Amino acid sequence: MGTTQLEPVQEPKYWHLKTVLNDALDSEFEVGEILPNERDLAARFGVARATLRQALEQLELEGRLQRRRGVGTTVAPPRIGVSVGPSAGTWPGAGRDAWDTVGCAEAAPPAAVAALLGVEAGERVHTVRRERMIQGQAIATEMLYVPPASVPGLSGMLGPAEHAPAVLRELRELELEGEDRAVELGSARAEDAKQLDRLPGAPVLVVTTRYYAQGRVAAASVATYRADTCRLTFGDSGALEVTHHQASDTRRAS
Amino acid sequence: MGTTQLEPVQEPKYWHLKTVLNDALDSEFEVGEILPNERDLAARFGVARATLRQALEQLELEGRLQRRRGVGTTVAPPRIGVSVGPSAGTWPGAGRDAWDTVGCAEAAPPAAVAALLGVEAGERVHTVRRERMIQGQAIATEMLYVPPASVPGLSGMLGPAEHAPAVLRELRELELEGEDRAVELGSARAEDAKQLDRLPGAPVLVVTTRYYAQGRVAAASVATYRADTCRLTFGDSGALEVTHHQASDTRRAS
DNA sequence: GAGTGGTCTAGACCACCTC
DNA sequence: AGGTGGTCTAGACCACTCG
Repeated sequence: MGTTQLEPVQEPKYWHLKTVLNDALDSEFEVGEILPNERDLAARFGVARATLRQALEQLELEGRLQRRRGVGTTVAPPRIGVSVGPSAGTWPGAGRDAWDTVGCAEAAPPAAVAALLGVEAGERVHTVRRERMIQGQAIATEMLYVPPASVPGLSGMLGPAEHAPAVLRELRELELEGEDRAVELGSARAEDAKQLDRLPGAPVLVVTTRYYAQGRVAAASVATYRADTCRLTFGDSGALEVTHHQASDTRRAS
Repeated sequence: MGTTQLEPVQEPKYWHLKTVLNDALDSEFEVGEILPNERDLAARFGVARATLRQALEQLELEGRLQRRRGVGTTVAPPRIGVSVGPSAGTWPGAGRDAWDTVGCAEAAPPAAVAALLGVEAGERVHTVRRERMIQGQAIATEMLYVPPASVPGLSGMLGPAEHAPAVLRELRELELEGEDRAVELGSARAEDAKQLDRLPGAPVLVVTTRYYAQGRVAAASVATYRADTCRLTFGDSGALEVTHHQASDTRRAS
């Protein structure tokens, strides 16, 4: 990163800066290595700190960097491929999976979820909150919504300790006919952010799933994956092992 | 949006501002309506323009707003659900689809794609560039990579006009055994941004697909979807019609 | 307490669109 | 020409982590 000055160009400074840094990351840094602090970097490139930060933000969005308040900025490892396909046994086939149940309650779901399930707004359903751990870190949180009608075997009035396992067990007994998924970009709510060890507003991939049984929507879940560290795979035939770096400059492809 | 001042709270101003605006959008604005300009809004809430912009940026990221330079900020319609599942005939079954071919060449793919295809870096493959149109607007661009070995029927030396259809035709003849997909967050390169009518760096969902035939990877594609306007659906049983607004505040769920 | 990234300000100028 | 969002600056202070 010997560059001391940016040659004046037409494109925005932060954009040019981003490509310069991106190339430097490839050639001069190792994964996990910490970068100079923002004030130094800004001075070195002759830009204001806000401009430098704009470049870093994008690189973080693309999964190239990891920034932690009070600590510093480090070079991120390649994104982790996490399987969310039906074959993944993500749920509810769930053998020994990386999912940890962290909470459980009966509550009224958000309006959008109620519509998904076809229940009245305000109607209470079983909810299970889980988080997905990979390599020791939480990469996703999930909220699972199960209308009582889907799990008639479940007698009411359970203590919190038995509740979650009971709901999951009942669900496993159901014959699932299929499932639907949708992925969209979102930003982490305060609650999710905390579990994912990110700041509120961090970019996340929101995976909404509908589970079908007996011709109806038997359950739904909303999972929130860290967008900086995850690549979601939907595979017939196993995950993609190779990371595709969506290059930030125009020079890459032929 | 009668609020003239933000009550002082502990959370960051831009975050609070975001939830205030988000609620105002629900209750006081119609889709397509234009908001007051940034300078007025900032003054109205008693914050600097940069702070106001930080809130708007997040709302745009979540698909609630659409901003256009020289024009203004408008309330965005709900995200469009676009199917990218195998059943979608996204490609190459392709009946009359919303895909438009916009270019074609023989070129060396980016290193990451070469690895995916299992060809040498620098080796030339057929490339087809397409864009996906929905409701009159481009929502995705795609680059398709096909090694010559996968389409032996293709005699070399074709004019640009015949090339793309020929590649697609040959591909349709193949017996595809399956496909793999991965989704991750990226930012639009200059070229993609132009086709998607966004600024460079705009957030996009990058869908990488591997197509298998005869036990090998016969082709690969990298598609870039506008993250602000799209919700990607992977369905056995049809798309989710209901939008899930990943709420920005904590008050939504029970 | 020293050092980091995160938030915020009050300006300025630029690129783009529309009239 | 006038209005919009996009870029950029040079500061300040805050929240967090760590030795």
